[in-house]
Amino acid sequence: MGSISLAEANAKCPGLIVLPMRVERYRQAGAAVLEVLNAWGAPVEKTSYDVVRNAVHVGDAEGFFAQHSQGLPMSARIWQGCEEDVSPDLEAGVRLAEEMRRAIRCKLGLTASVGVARSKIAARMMSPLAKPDGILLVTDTEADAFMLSRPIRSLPGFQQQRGKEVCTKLARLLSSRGAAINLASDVASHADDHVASHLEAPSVDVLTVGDAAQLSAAVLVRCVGEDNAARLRRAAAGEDSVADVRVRGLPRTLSTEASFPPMDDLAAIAEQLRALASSLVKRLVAESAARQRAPVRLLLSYRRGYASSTSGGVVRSHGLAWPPRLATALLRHEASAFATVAPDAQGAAQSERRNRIPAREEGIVSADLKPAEVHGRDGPRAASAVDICSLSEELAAVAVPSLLSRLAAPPQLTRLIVSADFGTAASQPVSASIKDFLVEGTTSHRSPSGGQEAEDKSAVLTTSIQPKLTRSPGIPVAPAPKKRSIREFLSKGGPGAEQGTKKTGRYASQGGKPASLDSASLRVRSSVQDADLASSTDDYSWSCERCTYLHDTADARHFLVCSMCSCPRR
DNA sequence: CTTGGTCTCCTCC
DNA sequence: TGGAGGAGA
Repeated sequence: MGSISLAEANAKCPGLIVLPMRVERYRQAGAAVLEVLNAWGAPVEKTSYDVVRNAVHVGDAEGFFAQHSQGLPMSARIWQGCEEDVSPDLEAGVRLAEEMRRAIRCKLGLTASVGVARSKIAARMMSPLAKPDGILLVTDTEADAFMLSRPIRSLPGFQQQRGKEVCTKLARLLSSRGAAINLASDVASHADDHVASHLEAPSVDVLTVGDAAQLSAAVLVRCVGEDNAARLRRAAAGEDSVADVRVRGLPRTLSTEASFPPMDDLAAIAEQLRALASSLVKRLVAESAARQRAPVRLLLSYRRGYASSTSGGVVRSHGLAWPPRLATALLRHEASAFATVAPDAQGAAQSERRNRIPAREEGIVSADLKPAEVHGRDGPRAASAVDICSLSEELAAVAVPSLLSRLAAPPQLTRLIVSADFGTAASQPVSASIKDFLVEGTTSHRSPSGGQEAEDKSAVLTTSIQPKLTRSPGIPVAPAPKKRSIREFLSKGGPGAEQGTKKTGRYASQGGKPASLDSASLRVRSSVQDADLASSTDDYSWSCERCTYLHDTADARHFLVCSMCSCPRR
């Protein structure tokens, strides 16, 4: 059976000790995987803070095909097809995928599962089936069958509300027509149990793209609406464009949140909020130091009432006034930013009303921002623990009354979110070279012999990698390999090729054994045993390989060598 | 393979 | 035009 929600667990088991999830570990792992994949120079899309998806076009690589046509790697499986049907370019995609998996395994000790197909959507639907640690590909001959066999509820965009609604409507229509539903055999036996409840949930969950595809366009539109019908048709056709891959820049917002069973105790609520404020401030200060940027808005959101899953309950959010010291700490000169604006009563009122960071009103752009530095004995450093602590308190002092003043009689608070918004300018455009590559990959090319348009033989490969962390002592990251283009890779081998057997990072001493991946500490059943883990210093610190300086994980952007270390020794 | 936490995007007002 | 809130990844 699957796990139960934390709220449910708390209700059933008063006094349950729940350890906080170690989100920072996930972030680090996500970033590390991203870094490894970036080494190939192909566009990599980050789809969640800890999941990266990678779309690679393999086209026009005859040299590579010729060199490496000795079959598929061991880890690859074919979806209901045979090896003869695998075209050379798909095979190249699989080999590339294997290289990437190898790099991730060797450098990070994480596993990755990959789906390979000609269309992005098919590759994407395929990758979860490749779990826990493999490659699954679908041949061109089977691609349509594969897409038609997908449960609608598993399509992107159909996994929650929309899917439920669409499938319910579809099921009603199909059964009223007495239509043969693809999955009839599976469901019928279950449905028999519930005499007349053939419209009940189970059948709905298992409706496939093929079931929808039986209907004419007009009927489908009338049943589920234009937008949904179009999405379904596109999915059935395996349509989507690789040019859609979005290489996202820095996150636009940073947020921290916590969920809990309905809470009424104001003191406890305030305590939760303080903890969240502290964790956000820590991250903001780090962000200011690492990337020279400061957010423009602070936001406080909360949910009241129980909701079973991701959404539901009543969520409210509102802006927070900027705590002056926090604002200035995140900006260039401790004094200038806020002070230049504050004397002007009108300006201050306006910025309060608009909840803008005051300096922005003065036209200071993010490029001007420098991290606030606190000078300690050892020279400039990121803000100290003491500073972070007092800045957190300042934020809490703003946030707590702001929240409490809005809460009605029994708050029944189930969720708190504190976030910082960096404005709209944060995302980065796809770099020119990547763009060129994409265009080249997606358009058909001239065949070398004749002047005729050659068939577009590009393959799409989607990697979906969600690192699950466990009791590994920290996530080692090898020094970033030199960036190489796909072209280079195809002719000379992947970035891992030249590194041969050399292993870097902590796992080297463990014989390169992949770290066991722990499902975060929120897993109720394991939370108690995790207690010793959480308190071990290893989880919260790491040491620089050069100078062996011991760091808090919070400031770990470079895991092998610390950013302060200028020691040239290897 | 879940959940919970995080982040983005879309829609409506 | 932009903020609130819902939905999805």
